[in-house]
Amino acid sequence: MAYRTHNCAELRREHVGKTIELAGWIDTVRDHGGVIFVDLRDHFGVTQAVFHDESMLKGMARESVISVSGTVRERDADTVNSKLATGEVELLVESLQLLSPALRQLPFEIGESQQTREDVRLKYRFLDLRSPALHENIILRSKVTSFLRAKMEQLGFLEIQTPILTSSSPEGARDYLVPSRKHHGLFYALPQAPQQFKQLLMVSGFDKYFQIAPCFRDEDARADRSPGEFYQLDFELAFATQEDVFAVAQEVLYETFCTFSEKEVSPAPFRRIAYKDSMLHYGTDKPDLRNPLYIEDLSAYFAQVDFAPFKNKPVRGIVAPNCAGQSKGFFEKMLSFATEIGMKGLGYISILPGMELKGPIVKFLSPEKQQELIALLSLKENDTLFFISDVQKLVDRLAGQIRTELGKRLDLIDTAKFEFCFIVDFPMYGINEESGKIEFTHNPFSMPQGEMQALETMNPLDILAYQYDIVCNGVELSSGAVRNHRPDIMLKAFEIAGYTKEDIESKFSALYNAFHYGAPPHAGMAPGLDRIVMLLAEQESIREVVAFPMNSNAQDLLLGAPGTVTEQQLREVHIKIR
RNA sequence: GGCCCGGUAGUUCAGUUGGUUAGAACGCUAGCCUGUCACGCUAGAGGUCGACGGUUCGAGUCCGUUCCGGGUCGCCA
Repeated sequence: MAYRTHNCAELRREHVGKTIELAGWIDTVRDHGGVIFVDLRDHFGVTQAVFHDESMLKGMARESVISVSGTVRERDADTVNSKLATGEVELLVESLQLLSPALRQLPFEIGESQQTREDVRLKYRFLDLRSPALHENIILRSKVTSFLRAKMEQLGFLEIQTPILTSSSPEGARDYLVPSRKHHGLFYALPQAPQQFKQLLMVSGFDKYFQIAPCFRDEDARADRSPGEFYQLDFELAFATQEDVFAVAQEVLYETFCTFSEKEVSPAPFRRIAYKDSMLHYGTDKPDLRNPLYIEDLSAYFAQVDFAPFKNKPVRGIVAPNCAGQSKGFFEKMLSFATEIGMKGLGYISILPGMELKGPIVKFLSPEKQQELIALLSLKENDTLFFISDVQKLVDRLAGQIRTELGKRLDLIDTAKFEFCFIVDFPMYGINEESGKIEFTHNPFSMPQGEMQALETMNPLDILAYQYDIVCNGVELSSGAVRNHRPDIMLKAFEIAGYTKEDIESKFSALYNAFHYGAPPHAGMAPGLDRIVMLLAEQESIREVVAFPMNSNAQDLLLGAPGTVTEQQLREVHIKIR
């Protein structure tokens, strides 16, 4: 016996007159007394079922699963529902079978789940996933995954699985640890990324590797960052330069975004912005290039102006076009936003018609200085110039936040676009603020630009790495690097960060050892799958594109993880809870 | 861990200066309705106002503590 002959999106005019069977969920019921319309929903769509016998639906709650058989009937012209793919026909039900009843009171309205408190949604994720919006996101995710896989294979990449139970790596994010039963007091760790394995595959002679790889990091969540686990399109190429990696990334991402979105996608070559420039001009290392606003460095200018709050401090300026006419409320809201993010104020100068400057700071600028400012920034009528000043450590981030807020409030962001860019030339080293020591800013396995010579001759803080990110619409999609495949350069690079040869031999023994047996130069990156789908699905939260996400507190509210285990289980892995 | 916002019916929310019996919409229940498609109409049930403590004649409202959720900074090589 079959449950159905067709699905709920299939029926058309050509089926009229046929006796068929459908199965699905009772979506909406419209009871007119004498005639009852039921929208029957399944994975594929919705079909209207018509009942003339009220008793057949007695006790049927919405969201119950039923199968119905009957005759397909053409709808009258004036009752065709153009919103429905099956809207030209309906099923006149002759018999109904209840396959699985649903409780009458649902925890939330399924069609409106995205309006519902997230903890309730997560507890009833199986219901939430029935809602068309979320259901479509998961379908999209599946299609994107499949597309990426096909594309990578077409480009000559091999998908190779790497271990999930592996060793804890001392660098980077906090590991998820798994206690060993057979080895008392020892632990596995879930991989933060297949980083070392994929590099070892390069040493093993696999030319192009990729994997839709789960990654585990025990760090706090964000709207665009799942706690615990997420997926990357991890790939690596042998005998490759940064350019080779960029070529693959551009092709794969451009095609993916064009295939799964109607929006305009910035074509290859993607813009490249040096890390240093991105921090200065966008106030972040993940700029949203849909926002046309640009941050200028006004420190040198204000060094020569007698205005105490800005004198000899880093000062940034943002020119907002057509802003001078904004209401007083607009400027007040910007000021209160500035205060919220920790600024002491938000100075600005508006250019009135006739190129007259107006604003609280104008009186500190001599007429000559005013002209200099106009020339420096090519100020035009109706522009407003906003000033951001703070200590070096904060000024860029604050300017970036003001840039983003202005972009939003002035509606400058073109939401019909995907704007990609590469952020390149990340610094190899930085200073740890607490310890004052030099440390790796990003991936310690990256090749320093200038290689050995740079390490031996340059100030470490000036050394750049072949380390890069891909950013789209302000979302960091990926980071990657040309790897350091030479043990001698590796030793030197780690030495600068305070590691001894013994440290490397013990902590990174596999890679370090492997590189002594002939390692090809190699490079790669790992775009985040969840974030790609999030952008394509136009969602603000990563949880909208994950079937069973944890909450922001790293809990699975559906299955109840993390949870307690038995004493026996603990004994077996030699763990005692304090 | 810090900071910001929030927690009132199953859900989404309103609730004035602290003042009578805490409201609305959707959902649920019952009834009516033969062409709706978010059907409509009538009636009804449904509340520990997150919890605890305090101020007060009186607290959903004010204060303190705490729990929970979301966002964010730290963190995420």
